[in-house]
Amino acid sequence: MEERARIPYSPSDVETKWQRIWEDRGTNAFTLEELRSAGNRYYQLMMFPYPSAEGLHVGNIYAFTGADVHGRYRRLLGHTVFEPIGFDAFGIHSENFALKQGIHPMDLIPSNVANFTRQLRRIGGMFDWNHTVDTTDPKYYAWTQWLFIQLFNAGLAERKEAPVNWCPSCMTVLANEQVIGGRCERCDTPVEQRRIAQWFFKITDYAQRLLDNLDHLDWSDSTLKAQRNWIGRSEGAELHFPIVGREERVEVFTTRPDTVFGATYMVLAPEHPFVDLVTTDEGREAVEAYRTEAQRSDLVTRQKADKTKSGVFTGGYCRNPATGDNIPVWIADYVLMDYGTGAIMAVPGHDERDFEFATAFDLPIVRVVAGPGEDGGTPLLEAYVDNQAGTMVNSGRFDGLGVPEGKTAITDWLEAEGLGKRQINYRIHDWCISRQRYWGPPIPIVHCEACGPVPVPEDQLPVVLPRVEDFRPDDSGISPLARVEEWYKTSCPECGADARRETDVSDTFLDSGWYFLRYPSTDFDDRALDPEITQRWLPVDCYIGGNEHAVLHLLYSRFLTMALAELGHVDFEEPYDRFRAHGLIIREGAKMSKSKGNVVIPDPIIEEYGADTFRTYLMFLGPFGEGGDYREAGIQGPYGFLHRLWDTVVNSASGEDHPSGSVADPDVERKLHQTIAQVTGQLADLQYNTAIAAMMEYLNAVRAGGREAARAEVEPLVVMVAPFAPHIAEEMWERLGNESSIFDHAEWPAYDEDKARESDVQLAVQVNGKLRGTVSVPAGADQQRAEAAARAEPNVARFLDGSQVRRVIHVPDRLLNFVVG
RNA sequence: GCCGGGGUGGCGAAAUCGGUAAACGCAGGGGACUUAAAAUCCCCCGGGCUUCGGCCCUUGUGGGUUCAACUCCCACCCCCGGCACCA
Repeated sequence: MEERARIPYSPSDVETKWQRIWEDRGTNAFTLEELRSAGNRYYQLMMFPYPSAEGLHVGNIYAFTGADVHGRYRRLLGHTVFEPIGFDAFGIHSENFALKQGIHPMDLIPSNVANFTRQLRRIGGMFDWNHTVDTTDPKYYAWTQWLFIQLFNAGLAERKEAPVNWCPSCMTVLANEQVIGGRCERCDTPVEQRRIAQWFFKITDYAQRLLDNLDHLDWSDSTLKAQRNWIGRSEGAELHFPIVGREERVEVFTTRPDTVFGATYMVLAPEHPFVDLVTTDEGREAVEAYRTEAQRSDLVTRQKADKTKSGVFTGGYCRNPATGDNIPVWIADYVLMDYGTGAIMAVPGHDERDFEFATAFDLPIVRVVAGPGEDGGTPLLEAYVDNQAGTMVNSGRFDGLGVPEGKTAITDWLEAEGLGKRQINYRIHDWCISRQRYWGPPIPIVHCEACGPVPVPEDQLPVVLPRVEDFRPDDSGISPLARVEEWYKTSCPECGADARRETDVSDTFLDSGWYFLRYPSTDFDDRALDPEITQRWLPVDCYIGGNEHAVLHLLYSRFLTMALAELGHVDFEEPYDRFRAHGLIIREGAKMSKSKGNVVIPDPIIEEYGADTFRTYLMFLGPFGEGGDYREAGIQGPYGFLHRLWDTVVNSASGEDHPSGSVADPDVERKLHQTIAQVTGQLADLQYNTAIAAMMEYLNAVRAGGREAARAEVEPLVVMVAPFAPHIAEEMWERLGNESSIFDHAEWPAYDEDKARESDVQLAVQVNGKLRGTVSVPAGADQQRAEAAARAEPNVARFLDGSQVRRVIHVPDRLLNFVVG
């Protein structure tokens, strides 16, 4: 063979070149006209990042690359793929960082965004930089405020005073869902309770629809399950327990109305409004003491399930509507004010918590359900909680009914008597969006003494967050903006009287709850969502993100979309057709963290190996949905693969004398079509690691024994590798003589089943389930033929010799098993 | 405690409508080419035994179903993530 100068692969040259070309040609950017007219659209979305000062971390890159690979794959299939990215830059994280470093967030965020943008361009994502959002840009949050007003006008926003979680360290209120095990999600400080008037979105109005729609979404099962659990529907009954000696009655929610005959006492949450009502003079002192203690104690001790039960007797009684007995009313902190009615009927025989409480305070325990082999007299050593098996006992005329029937029968009876009704309860709470902080969009409300809360007129949006140098929260619990008189003093939009702006800002989950709706409409400053474009591009076709947002972000954005649909702003109520959670990247078997100093920093890796290798390695090191272990040495695999691919394509297929016109080798061609089948299917399912393995295997076959590749053998591989390694693919595509971008003109290789078919297959031969040999038979060989070939195999014959074959199992093209006895 | 996900070579991992366990890659060993190195190509690479034909064992543990189990069933152990007195 003639010596030729090898053209070396230089990742940085190739990547710089193509990033510039994409930029110049607008390869990935849409004009307004293109957005309007696009056909066969595909909206590929990834969860937008918080632009931290540290820059992009591997977790971000992993997620974005996984999404980008799928988007590029779709584009090669002929879809018009819109793949935007933006920045979720408001919130407590920036604010805390800014305070610590003494840099104002208004100065910090733009430089972080610039750095992120630089890094994002470098990893070669197919981002449309014409349609990006920054939640801190007044042009964006004007519409976040607009969204608030739409919900306010629809009666979906309400201001209510509520006990809230207060973090004494961050000096701010936390949503229930931001409290992790009774501690502040961010600083791990034990959370306390305070009462503050706040704005809530009534997501609970949509609980059932949010639950029902889950049945029709193409989402990961684990995510669906997490949403169902969070919504927490439970069916039961609300029962009335009249307070002895008074008009009022205590309402309780129970999922076990069948056990009402076993309700031997009641418990109210310490905050329950009826506590004063039921408490007698004798009980008052103890009750007051207990309530004070409960209010002071933070939610940590309040919510520890393994804490020993505490409580006090109020001195008052209610009448059990089933038995007619008077039963004592206690208060205890194991009953939570914010679930159900804040009061329970205690059935110690059939509820573990009530059993524990009754045992501690020597309250009567009555059996009203008998398990298999038990009867009404069987002593209860622990609560019997099975709510399927079991028969009702000690329940008057209901004795003998099974538990499920008993629930219906008792509920029907009490309903008829006016003592209760069927009830469905949800665990989910209304969404508190008020934050007593600085770094967020001001809630667009003006408080007027005469008119009450009045929304800022839409033509006056945005309500611009003023630059305040001292925005440190203080112990007063009021928002930093409440210290800026020249900002909050205003006049009422309705009556013109002196008024005061709302000084709370909104939750970042509101910013991120609708950003994906905004991307396609960012060309418009006069409307949040352009109806025509929104209809064309939404809902999102494929959404990729972390499972840490499986509940809150996804639920909130579903709720907002549903509300907007109801208000006529969008014509769909579910925002994401398909959602897939990506896994977590660890490093050398250990979780990455700044404190351990084992964080993977992308820039030096891209410098050394190139973005294409980095991307390919990240997608190769484990299943995308599960994450994987980033091991320094492992990057050599994909690095070598891309080098060999380059060498094969550029150095053997670009010169004049290369065999590019020659017909592909039939064995290689078969392997090619098998590879096409596998890669095509696996890119659709985001199974990237095995798709890459298949391409490696194919390249090995192409190069086996140092053979020269034919163009027809490598060109399809260049297309298939393009989603993972877009820059090198473009370069190879160009060197193969193509003029325009591979992503605009290449076609995804067509799979030909006939060409993929093997003529002969290796059949495994077993004797009594143990492998004794393999034989080559024509594909599709029948049992007779397979058996003949198998018996001819000496080692098989040896094991069959002298034995009686009692059965033969034949799995065509796979295996033949002789059962001998 | 409850809900998810997982446990397979030295390492990252493949294979789950039950059908040749370890594809692909890393690390390691040997060889070819080279003045040398890199790159490339070829071979070996779970454990034990071997008459070199093969044989036995091996997918967290213990049982079970089956001609056949990483895959299904029962019990248990461990790791990761989430939720946690929700009546």
